[in-house]
Amino acid sequence: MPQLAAARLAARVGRMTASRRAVAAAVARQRGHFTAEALAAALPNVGRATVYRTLKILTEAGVLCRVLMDDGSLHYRLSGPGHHHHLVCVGCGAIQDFADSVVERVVSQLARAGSFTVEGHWLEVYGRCAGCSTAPSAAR
Amino acid sequence: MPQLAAARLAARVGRMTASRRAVAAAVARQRGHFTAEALAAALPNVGRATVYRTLKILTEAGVLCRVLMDDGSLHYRLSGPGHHHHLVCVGCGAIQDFADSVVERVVSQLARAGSFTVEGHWLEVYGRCAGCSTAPSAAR
DNA sequence: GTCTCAATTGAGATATAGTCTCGATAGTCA
DNA sequence: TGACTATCGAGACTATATCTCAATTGAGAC
Repeated sequence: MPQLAAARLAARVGRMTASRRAVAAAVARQRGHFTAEALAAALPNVGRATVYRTLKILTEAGVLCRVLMDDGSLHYRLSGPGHHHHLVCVGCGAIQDFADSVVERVVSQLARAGSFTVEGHWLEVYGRCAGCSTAPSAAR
Repeated sequence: MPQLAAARLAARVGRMTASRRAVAAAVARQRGHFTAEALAAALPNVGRATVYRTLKILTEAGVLCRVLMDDGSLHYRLSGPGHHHHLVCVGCGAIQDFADSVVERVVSQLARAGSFTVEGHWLEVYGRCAGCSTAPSAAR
């Protein structure tokens, strides 16, 4: 969805410079998730600092979301609308989004029980997708 | 609970060397949470690599747990028993543990709906504790 | 007590991920 | 078109963590 990403980018971000267009296009070209370093490597004509800056802007604009992988590394992917979480397959690295009001409600209830005001939360679920469950591997 | 930590350490870890004793003692001395770097700085006579190695061992042994802070940094703290999550106060940095079967159940159900086999999950909740809610600050 | 040997250590090099600085460049608007 | 200012890019810098490998040491055998 290159158009969508570019359109959202233009709408949310200040100046539409050549660098930002290049980053947005590269992001849109990615299938699935990617790291900031990989994107920087794919854009040799754009400075690393600019890639990081633009990723931050895109994330804040809701175009991208960050995924904490199993091994602790941080990846990015095009974001679905609204707050959501990720099911990360430790076998093939595939990521599914999910949004669930039950999780949000439980978190709020628990927090209230501890006199805690929730401002946000981070939930990542790790496991194996259908394909990787049926084909057991030595991984992990 | 220095004794407890040391006892658990001895039970789970191989050789009880001076370095490991020093790390365990320093961990037990910490109130609340701490970073690996802070612990390494507090132990000038123990190599950094050894501190990191020992923290990893302690974490795998269940003596410590890792907490992903609001700003993305990784902290450690003495672990309560069993799987649990954290309520992290973004105001004062206080951390409360919580364990809840509802969260686990919801995660499993959602995963099943997506033909996903859950192997683990990571949940951190950010907000403000009672003290920090009543005293609004500019932080964040 | 001391011998042996594999586990462990520590110093420092290396890797990884991200931020900062600052002069140069270029987008936007009058 | 020109001026203003946001943004860029190179690369230095910071923070965090891991790796390498010779030296050391703990634990058990004797």
